[in-house]
Amino acid sequence: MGDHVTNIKELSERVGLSVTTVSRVLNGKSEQYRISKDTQTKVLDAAREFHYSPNRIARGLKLEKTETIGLIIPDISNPFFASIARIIEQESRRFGYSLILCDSQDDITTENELINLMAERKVDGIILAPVGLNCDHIRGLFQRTIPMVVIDRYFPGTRMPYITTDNYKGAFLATEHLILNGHRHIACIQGLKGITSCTERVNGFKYALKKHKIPIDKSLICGNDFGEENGYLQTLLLLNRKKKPTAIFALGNLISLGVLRAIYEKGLSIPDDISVITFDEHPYSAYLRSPMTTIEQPREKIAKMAVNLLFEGMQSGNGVDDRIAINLEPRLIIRESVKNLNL
Amino acid sequence: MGDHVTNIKELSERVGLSVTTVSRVLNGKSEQYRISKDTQTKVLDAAREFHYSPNRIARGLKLEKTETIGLIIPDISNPFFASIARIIEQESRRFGYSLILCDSQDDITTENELINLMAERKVDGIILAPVGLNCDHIRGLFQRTIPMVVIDRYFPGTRMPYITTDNYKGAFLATEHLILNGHRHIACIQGLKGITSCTERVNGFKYALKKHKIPIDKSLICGNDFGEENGYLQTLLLLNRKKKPTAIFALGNLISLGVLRAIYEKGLSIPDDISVITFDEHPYSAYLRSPMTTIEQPREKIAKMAVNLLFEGMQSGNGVDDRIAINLEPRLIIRESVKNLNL
DNA sequence: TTTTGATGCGCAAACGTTTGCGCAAATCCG
DNA sequence: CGGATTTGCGCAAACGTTTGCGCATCAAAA
Repeated sequence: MGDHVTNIKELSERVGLSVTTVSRVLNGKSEQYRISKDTQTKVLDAAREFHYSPNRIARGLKLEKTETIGLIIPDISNPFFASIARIIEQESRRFGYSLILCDSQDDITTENELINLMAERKVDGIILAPVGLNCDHIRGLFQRTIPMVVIDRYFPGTRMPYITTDNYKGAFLATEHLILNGHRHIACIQGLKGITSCTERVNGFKYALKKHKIPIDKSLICGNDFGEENGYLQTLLLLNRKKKPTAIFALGNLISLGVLRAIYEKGLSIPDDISVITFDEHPYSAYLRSPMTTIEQPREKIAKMAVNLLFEGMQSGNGVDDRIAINLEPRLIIRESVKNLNL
Repeated sequence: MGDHVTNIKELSERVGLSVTTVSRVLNGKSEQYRISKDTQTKVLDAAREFHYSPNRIARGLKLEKTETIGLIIPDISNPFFASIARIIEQESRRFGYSLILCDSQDDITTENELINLMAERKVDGIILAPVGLNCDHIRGLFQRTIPMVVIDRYFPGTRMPYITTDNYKGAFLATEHLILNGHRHIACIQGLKGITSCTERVNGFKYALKKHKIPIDKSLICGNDFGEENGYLQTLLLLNRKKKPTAIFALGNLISLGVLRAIYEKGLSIPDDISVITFDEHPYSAYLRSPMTTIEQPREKIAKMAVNLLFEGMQSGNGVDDRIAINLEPRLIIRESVKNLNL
């Protein structure tokens, strides 16, 4: 006694019953197959005594489900994605599912490989924060065979269920906040052009200007990457103009990091020399040299809804409803990085 | 043509060869089994044409390896762990392995469940950033059956290969930096008592004091959790003393977040009213209200070494060498959160 | 006593791979 | 030309599960 049994066969031999019966008891199908109470306790006791633990690989093969979901994320070290990942992991586990995490490193061919990998590994569902501009590689194929939900971004014109922040509104909120504080000459440093989260933020930005009858200066909408370096370089360029903007709107948390680096490197100060506002709240936002005014995305909601949607789709048997298109409300958090020019 | 084949059997029927042969070609064993060039190209072409992609579950079952490693982390939204996770994921993928990520939420029973889960899922190896004070639940059992390496913390007196920062040295560096700047009355807000990363940091702290002949005031070593709340509360308590410390040493990044909250809530300023130094570098460290002086842990090295160690152990066949015990050099990054009292 | 129905459990196939062994055909050697 | 060797490939078992179906046994009904 006390030693370990490695599979259900050994266990069945220990209790002198068939593999079939043991399996049934262990899977809670005793009722269904009329296994006597006696046998049940015998099996259960033995399982405990001999430390039986089922082989999920074999199980997965037979059942054609792995109780695993795949999460593909452009950069897990980005706190926005990290906190989303955390919640997705927790929620999935509540359903008894594990997570295969992959980091596409903002690279579309990697993303492609990862999706194939997920397919080979027979994950039961995929949550994807896509990196690319289009989704030819995913569309069709995967919505049919593996339930999938897209987060953070989506692909216009294609039917893939997605859930994201209302980026348009977020950008509008931020921009209007600047305008109400007297800013007219506002720069907007964007992420990768063409992806929805970026386009819509730019649109929200433009709409706010239009609404307040401020002409749009296209040269003030610059940059083309969500990384820190882009924020840094664009800010440097902006600061070197003859007519400097009075405010910078950064369209992502890494961008804003670069903005900060450039501004402080130049020896300028926020908000006295220049105002800054950014997408993405962060634990440190409040404690920065100039506490940052931010647009907070509802990360927890995004994550939870994504998981729930996915599981619905998985259970329904015919994938996630591809008419699903959810835009969640962002929130403006006002701190001190925006100067009131009206005073 | 163009349609998809779902398993190797179908594929073999398409090319008119046996499953055996097809499998061999696909696995690059043509040489070994003397498959003709002709057959090889036929198989390879068909595989492409019919989009064959192997079922890794079945493969895993037969081969008794899943090409998966398990990563258990206390909190993936902690940037320290997030960036480690990212590198571990990348490195593992270079070896052709995927990552099952689990977040133990700093809870030891969850950690336990997760380890069992990993075993059921037959991961080929585990990287664990353990949460608990002891390792009765892991020791013995797992070093024998699944190769494992522990990171960030370890368990003294037990033989489990680990790799961590030289916490003793890191704390020493930080403390000595304070002392050299004239501080004598230094508070140290620690994490969970009893775990090595905490104990050793405290020891390093004490040693620095001792070396400089400063008496150790035990009441200044306070707190018992790596969370933000602990940092906040302890700081509040410290600030309310008759004799306030001139400096606070936070033993973790979340703790320091709480320290900042408390200090600024009280309307004090760093470093004029009080100096702060902390373990863990962070992208925002440089841009805080008072740019933070930090002890940077070699996260990338930790992650890479852990992966390499694990793979060595997996390939060797008899687990990771349990005499491995690596302490990596931390780095002091001096900014402006420490006031020089000597001036 | 025979028939019927309920009870309790096991046989064997199936999931998609990999691989040890063996077998036929082709080639070589003397 | 006959035997030995090489070449090229397939049979079938195995990995650890789950489950449709069927088969005893037993009690109750007739």
